[in-house]
Amino acid sequence: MPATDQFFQKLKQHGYKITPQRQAILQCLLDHPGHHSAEEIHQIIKTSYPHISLDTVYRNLHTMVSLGLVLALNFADGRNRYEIATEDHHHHLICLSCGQSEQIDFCPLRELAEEISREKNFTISRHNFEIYGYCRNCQPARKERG
Amino acid sequence: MPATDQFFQKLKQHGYKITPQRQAILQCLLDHPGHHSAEEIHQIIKTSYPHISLDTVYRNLHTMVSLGLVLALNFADGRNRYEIATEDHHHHLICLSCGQSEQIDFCPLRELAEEISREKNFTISRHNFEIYGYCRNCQPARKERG
DNA sequence: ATTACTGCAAAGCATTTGCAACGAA
DNA sequence: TTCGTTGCAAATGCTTTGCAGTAAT
Repeated sequence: MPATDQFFQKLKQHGYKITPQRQAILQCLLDHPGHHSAEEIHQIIKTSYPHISLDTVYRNLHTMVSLGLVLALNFADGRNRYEIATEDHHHHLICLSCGQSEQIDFCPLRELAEEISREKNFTISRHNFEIYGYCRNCQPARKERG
Repeated sequence: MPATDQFFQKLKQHGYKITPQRQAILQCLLDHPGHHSAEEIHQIIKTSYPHISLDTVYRNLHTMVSLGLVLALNFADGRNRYEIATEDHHHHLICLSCGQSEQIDFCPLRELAEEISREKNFTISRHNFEIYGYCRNCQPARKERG
């Protein structure tokens, strides 16, 4: 069975229809691991499905986030990134120069979640953790002393 | 000497002038600990300084962030929050219901920074870490089984 | 046949920018 | 006097929304 089936199941369960646009969006996220902006996803899909509108991409990403099929990441540049919600949870190093990002498997909540629930009586829904800087290919010029 | 002096020093060092608007913004951030949106800061300042424009607030927050005097936090609701850069570093629990936030002293970089620099050859500039959920006063209704 | 979904265009919101007048140095 | 700064208004960029036609069930 295609990898998209489990996602379609969930959509159907909640009364959503399986449209070609939704199929294209899911397929795009599965084919392109990592996080992408709505605009990027739109551009990718348009190569194989020229008719899709950016509005529809936004609308469906929002729907899929609400169903937990997709994760929305708030990066510092003012636009959200989206990635397929798979079982492996991770965070990102984001290069301020070239924009490339790299995954890190470490998650601060692994050691923190239980304590927060207990001590602060806070029910955690989600979190974000991103590290910005310069990657190995974009090392900034060394600062002068002074 | 006023608490704002060290900040004015830094502005002067970089060729910036000390304007009443800048004074008001710094004073506001010092008087109101925690993170606030540009709009909130503008509203607060207007009570004592009615003439300041929102543009100026944005422009100066940006300047102060670039000098390291102020921290910019990217929250999930699409607007940035700003707080005075003091020596005590912390992160936030943010309630999705009432919007209140609470500080946590834990910082994941304390244990991670050295490893990332070494293993990934990545120069860290900044990071963000926020936890969203429901605070003790806004606990969500318990989910039904199913 | 329903009811949800799409594309279009327009609106919304946070933030940025061009410009001429202004004010700190 | 000089050059950075301000306020205004307009523009920008990302995202959302109303609507009428369209398509999945």
